[in-house]
Parts: sequence; structure tokens; C-alpha cells
Amino acid sequence: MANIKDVAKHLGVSVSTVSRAMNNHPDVREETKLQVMEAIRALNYRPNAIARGLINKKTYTIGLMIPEISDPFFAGLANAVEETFSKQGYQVVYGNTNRDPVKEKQFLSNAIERQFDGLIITPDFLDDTFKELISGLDMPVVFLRRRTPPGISAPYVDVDHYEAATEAVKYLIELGHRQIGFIGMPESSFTGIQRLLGYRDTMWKHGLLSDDSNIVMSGGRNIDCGRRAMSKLYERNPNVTAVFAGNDLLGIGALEWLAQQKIVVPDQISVIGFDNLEYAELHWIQLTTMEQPRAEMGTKAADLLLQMISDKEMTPESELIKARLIVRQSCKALQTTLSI
Amino acid sequence: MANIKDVAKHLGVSVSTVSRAMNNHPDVREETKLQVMEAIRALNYRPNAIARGLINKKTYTIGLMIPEISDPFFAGLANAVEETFSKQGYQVVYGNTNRDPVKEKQFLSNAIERQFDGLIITPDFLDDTFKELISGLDMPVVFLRRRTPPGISAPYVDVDHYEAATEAVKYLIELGHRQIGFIGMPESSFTGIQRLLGYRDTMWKHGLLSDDSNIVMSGGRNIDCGRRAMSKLYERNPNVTAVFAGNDLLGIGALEWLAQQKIVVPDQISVIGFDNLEYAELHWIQLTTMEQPRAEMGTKAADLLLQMISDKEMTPESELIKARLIVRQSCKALQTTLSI
DNA sequence: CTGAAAGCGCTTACAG
DNA sequence: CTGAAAGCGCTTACAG
Repeated sequence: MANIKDVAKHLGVSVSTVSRAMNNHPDVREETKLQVMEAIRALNYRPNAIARGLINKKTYTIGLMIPEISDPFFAGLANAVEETFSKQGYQVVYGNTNRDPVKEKQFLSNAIERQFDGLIITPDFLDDTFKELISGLDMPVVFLRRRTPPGISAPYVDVDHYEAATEAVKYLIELGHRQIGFIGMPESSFTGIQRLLGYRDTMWKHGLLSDDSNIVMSGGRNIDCGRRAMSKLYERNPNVTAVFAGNDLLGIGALEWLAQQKIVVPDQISVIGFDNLEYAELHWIQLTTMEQPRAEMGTKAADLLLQMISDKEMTPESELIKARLIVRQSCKALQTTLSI
Repeated sequence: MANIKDVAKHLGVSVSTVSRAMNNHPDVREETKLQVMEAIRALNYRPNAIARGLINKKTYTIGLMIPEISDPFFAGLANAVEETFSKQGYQVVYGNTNRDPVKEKQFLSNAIERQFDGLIITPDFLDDTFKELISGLDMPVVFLRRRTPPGISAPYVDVDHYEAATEAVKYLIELGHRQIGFIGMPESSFTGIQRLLGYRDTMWKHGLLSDDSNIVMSGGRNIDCGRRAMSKLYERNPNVTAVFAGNDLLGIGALEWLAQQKIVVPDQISVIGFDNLEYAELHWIQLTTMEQPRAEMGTKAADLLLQMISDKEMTPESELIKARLIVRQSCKALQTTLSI
């Protein structure tokens, strides 16, 4: 591969001149510029971004930490982030952690050593080591779909899960449901806990029961977990007339189990989800759900980071985004005459 | 951030010694090594991978070009590639092209300038400019889910789409179907064409009709396209008893349209897909399909590239992987007494 | 407008 | 076993 020396030699000028011509520096003669461009083409020369990065202390690379790229929710988020950055000439490097604390830390090390310009992260394990790593970072960071832990100064972009859960449960209550079950993500999930709390508080405020007979923590967040959790919930309390699922995948799993049991949705039981994945729209599913606006969240996070990169001193405000109720076919008003 | 000079100064040794100690060079005293390690920890020093890459001409980064990361098929492929490489300490950088010829070329430029160690690519536009770019590359390349175009020396990993299509159609014929429709991907798709050809030839060999009344090119490859294509196919030929969909997403779209029309699958019409996505397994879908073994393909491609990286001279053999028929509930034997 | 020189943060022959 | 020096491929004050 030709380097800058080769093109300088080819033209009989100095490497300084070639460099300046390439970078469109104002005080280089137009004619020289043209000659350099021509030589670059002729030699098929490509500047070495590594060398450039070393001297400019800028790599045009940002890191994006993702819990599970196979989860369509995060794939959508990542897409939005990527789009915003690639427009600005940045390369985004995904770090798929599979919620593994070791991988999360590895990703940070990687980011440091490879001199990324900034980071958008969705960590699952905010232990002390992790927080130290983050604090020691001298690169801008924004938390996405997470809250910034205390003691760290970095903005976040998240949905108000508590409020959204409140809204979901209120919707079911307004439809006349009283026996409302909850199928949740693992207890270790901040998001999951927020949604559970929103459910609990709303039930309580309306004088409704929400004890262990109505709550199943599914131990995961995929369709399979949803199936199992729905089965367990039904076993514990066959009188539930509505279910709030902690996310769409769990909701879809619940719908599957109900369909297998020939329990008709929404006639016999209503189900509401959380996320609004594409699959919630499938003809057989038609899941009513709380939408998390993925594109908006990803874009917002990217914008914040871009600001922080261009102005190192600034820490922009965090953004709490509102989820929106999407009504489809999986919920129905309870016929009060039929209920006990 | 501390650099190697700082730790050298801290200890009163030369940077050479620090470098050698870090890299576990044999001829450095054990005691020195320990001291260096201690200093590194004390100063929280992280080696700069950019500087390392510049001098070692090795970045431990590989590029993975993907048509559409939102397509679960490619997400799965990417995952397998990523896993293999991250185990070996490589960072994989995704290039999501959205089948945009400009982005495909940009990704190659990026790879060159950023000095990636190798590339796994799934390009959609193999025009002359692209082929030139590839030929000019002095980095190892493997084609994944594509064939290497003539004139280029690089291995590929792909499924035998033609043979797999043949098998799918044979399966339908063996079930007694004669009026078999085809819903295809765009004509620009090599893969799509191969599957179409497999369908056509098999129909022809069995003396069955496969003309325009039985074939709909859907103009895309997602669920929505499948819905529209199925509707068009049915309009053109209401007598079809079976449909071969060019991929699972099209197949799922077809199933949706049929469900909406209250046409019962598989009693009234059989549908077979291609890919074996997770969603094909959903209770309501249960799509019989030709599986493309994604994990195997991704891992294989990664292994080939790894080989080529360690031995620059070698060009390993390409791999043609066999698709496997996965039987679920969407196909059924035709009751011959009822057929015309 | 152009060039020589220093330097980004490392590694590695070479010499001792 | 260790250090001084050269060099990876660039950019950018500095001097002219």
C-alpha cells in the first residue's frame, strides 16, 4: 500500500504539502492541490486512519454497549444510534455483552485502549469496579435505557418505566379488570423492578390485590419465559382476567400458552405488553402494548454524545421519554355481569 | 491518561523495558517484570491500541458487512461471526449497508483506511467498481452467504440455494401437490434467482406448470411483501394448493394474508419457507421450512478468515453448506380425491 | 505557499 | 538483561 511518502516522492514535494493538500488546508496553492489529488488517484493512495488517529487524538469511532443484539428491542435502538453517527462520519462499534459482567468490563477496557471518542452504554452490572472504570474514563459517556448511577456525572436517556407501567395497569382497570396478574423480568433488572412497582402501586391505589398469587417473575425476558410464566400465573390464580407482561416477548409467550390452552384472548383474558416490537403487530398476536420509542431514544442518545464530543466540558441534561399506549386486539372490557 | 513514558519515568527504567515487560518478552528479568506490572497498576496505565496497531500493522479488528441487521437471519449470522472472533481477542465492526451500493463501497474504504485485519462480506452489488476495490485490497476477504465473483480469489461460505429449493419443491410434490406457486425475492438477488431456478427446474422435471400464473416476485423480502405477494398469487391462480416462499418472512406474510382470508393452512393450502427463523416456530405460524444453519455458516466463515489472517498466502476452499428440511405444521398431503 | 523537524505512543533490531 | 535510536504513517507549529 502506498503511503504519504510515496505520493510526496512521486510529485517531488514534501509530505507536509501532501498532507495539507489532502486536508484542504487554506494556504496551499490550488494547482498543487490538484496535482496532489491526481497523484493520490494514480497511486491509489489511502490515508492511514490509525496514524491519523494517533496524532489527532480522534478516532471517529464510538462504542455502543448492548445487552443482547438478538433482542429486537435493542437491535432497533442500535440502528438509530448507528444511523445518526454514520451520517457524521463516525464508525460505531457494537459491544454485545449478553448481560455478562465480564464482557461489560472488557468492553470498557477495549474502548479505552482503542481510543474511542465516546460511549453509549446499557450496562446490567453497576458494581463498584464498573463505576470506578466509568469514573476513570476520560471519554464522554451516555447511558441509554439505563439511569446514571449516583456519583457519576453522565446524562442518560430512558423511558419512565414506572409511569408507563402505571398507565398500562390503569388501562386494564378502566376496562373493568380487577384480578390483574403481572409477569415480570428478573428481579435483577432495574427496568423490570420499575415496571413491577408501577403495577403494584397502581393496584394498591385502586384497592386491588397484588400479592404473590398475581405476580410471577419469569426469570428471563424471552418468549419461552413468557410461556412458562403464564402457565405458572394461571396455576396460582385461575381467576385472573388480565395480565400485564413486563415486555412484549413475555407477552407473546403468554399469548402462546393461552392459545395452546384454548383460552381465548381477549374474550377470556386480556394481555398487555411493553415495547411495541414489530412482532406485536402480527395478525395472530395483535398485542396491545406500551411503546418505547426506540428510534427517538437512540437518536437522542447519539445527539447528546455528539454534543459532548464537540464540547468536552458540557454535560447535557438527561432525557426521560414518555411511553405511549398502543391499543390493538389483546385487551377487552370485562363483562361485569359475568365476573364474580 | 498515562502513557508508556510515564511508567518508565516512574520506575526509572527505559520505555523499551516497560514495553518488553508488558509484552512478556522472554529476556527481561522476572523482578523487573513485576515492578513494571506494579507501576502499570499504580498509574492505571492502558497501552494505546492505536499506537500499537500502527507499528505492528495489526489492529485486531475485522469488518463484517451485513445487508440488513434488522433481518433476523443476518443478525444470527453476525452473532456467530462475532462470537468466534471475540474469543480470539478481535473486535468485529459491523457495516450495515441496507443494500445500498454506496454504503457497501464506503465500508470497504473504511476497512482500508482503518487497517482492518480482514473482512467478511455479504455485498449485494458486485459491479466493476466494487470488484476492483476488492481486488485492490491487500487484506483477506471471505464472502458469506454469497459466491465469490469470477476473477476474484477469495473463499466463500454459502448454502446451496438451488439444491435446497429443489428439495423444498420435491417435498411438496411428494405430498401430492401439483399446482405449486412461488413467492420470490427481487430479481436482483442472486439467492432469490437460485431458489427460483430450483423451483422451476423441479417443476419442469415433474411435468408441472410453472409460468407467470404461479410465480410472483414480491419486490422485497419482508412480511409485508409476503402478504401482498400471496394476495397477488391467489388472484392469478386460485387453484394453487401449495406455495414455496423464497424466505420465511415472505412465508409468514403469506400465512398472514391467508389467515385474514380465512383460508386454512395447511388444510386448504400448504406453505413452505426458507431460513428457519425463530419466528417460524411461533404457535400460530409453525412454518415448515428449509433451514439455513446460521451458526454453522457464521462460524465457518470466521474460521476461514482467521486462517487467512494467520497465513497470508493461503486461500482456503469455499464451503457449500446443505440446507435441511424442517417439518412443522404448514404443509399437508393433498387429498387426491378432492383435487381435480 | 512550501519544507524540515518534532512528535503522537508504541515496538524492536542493535549494541552493550 | 537493559537502553538509545529508529521507525510505523501521519500532522502541524516554525521558519523561510
